[in-house]
Amino acid sequence: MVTRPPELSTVSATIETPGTVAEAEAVQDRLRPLVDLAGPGPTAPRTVAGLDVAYAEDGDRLAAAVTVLDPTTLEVLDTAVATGRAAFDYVPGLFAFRELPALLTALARLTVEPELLVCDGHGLAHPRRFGLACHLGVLTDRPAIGVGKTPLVGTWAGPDRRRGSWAPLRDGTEQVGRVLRTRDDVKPVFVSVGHRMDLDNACAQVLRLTPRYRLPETTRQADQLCRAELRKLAGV
DNA sequence: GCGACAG
DNA sequence: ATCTTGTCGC
Repeated sequence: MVTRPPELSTVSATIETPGTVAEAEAVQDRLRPLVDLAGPGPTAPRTVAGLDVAYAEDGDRLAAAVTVLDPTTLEVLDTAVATGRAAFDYVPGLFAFRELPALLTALARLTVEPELLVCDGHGLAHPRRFGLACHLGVLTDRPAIGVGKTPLVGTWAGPDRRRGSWAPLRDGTEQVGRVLRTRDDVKPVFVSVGHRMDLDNACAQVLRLTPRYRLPETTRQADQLCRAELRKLAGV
């Protein structure tokens, strides 16, 4: 039986919001088996979405942004934002619950269908192997990857100083992602699979999106957009 | 027991 | 995440 991904406009209505750490962990444990690790995922996606969230100084109000780019030209094809309040306290490992509602609301407002979601945070490189990228991927049933700026779990050695070099990110005996150098002599990023992608393809897509900067252009665009939206909230 | 801990 | 200027290097 063929199952089709849900319309993005319907996903946010289906999420559950845990009230405690135990409940949140239970949600992750229940959704974890739904992660699709088969891959390989789209080799040449025509649309790639970047997602990011910015917080007000009160640490409560926030703005989420999604930008859809043509990965070949890096042209921005579509954008969407959503404002709201943090849906959960910040707890390492449960970070996704803070931003998920706002991100899903923003995704629902897109008019261009993204073929890949590039998340600001980790996917499988997570204590229970279910970081934001997995969560977002499973809920939307779209290919998703995580690109973190700093590690959450795992150890590594290297990688070489040149762009394109990488080293396995290991947590115990498991390979949970890759430490990938996106620019020569620049601090590497942490790439991990979210959903419906394999690690090789995830890294290939990240490299395509980083011709000039350390972070994917998708993430950079989303970062700028949500910060601008936040300034509107503040009043400036 | 202590420190670390995506954003 | 956010608070924050200048500054070293290419």
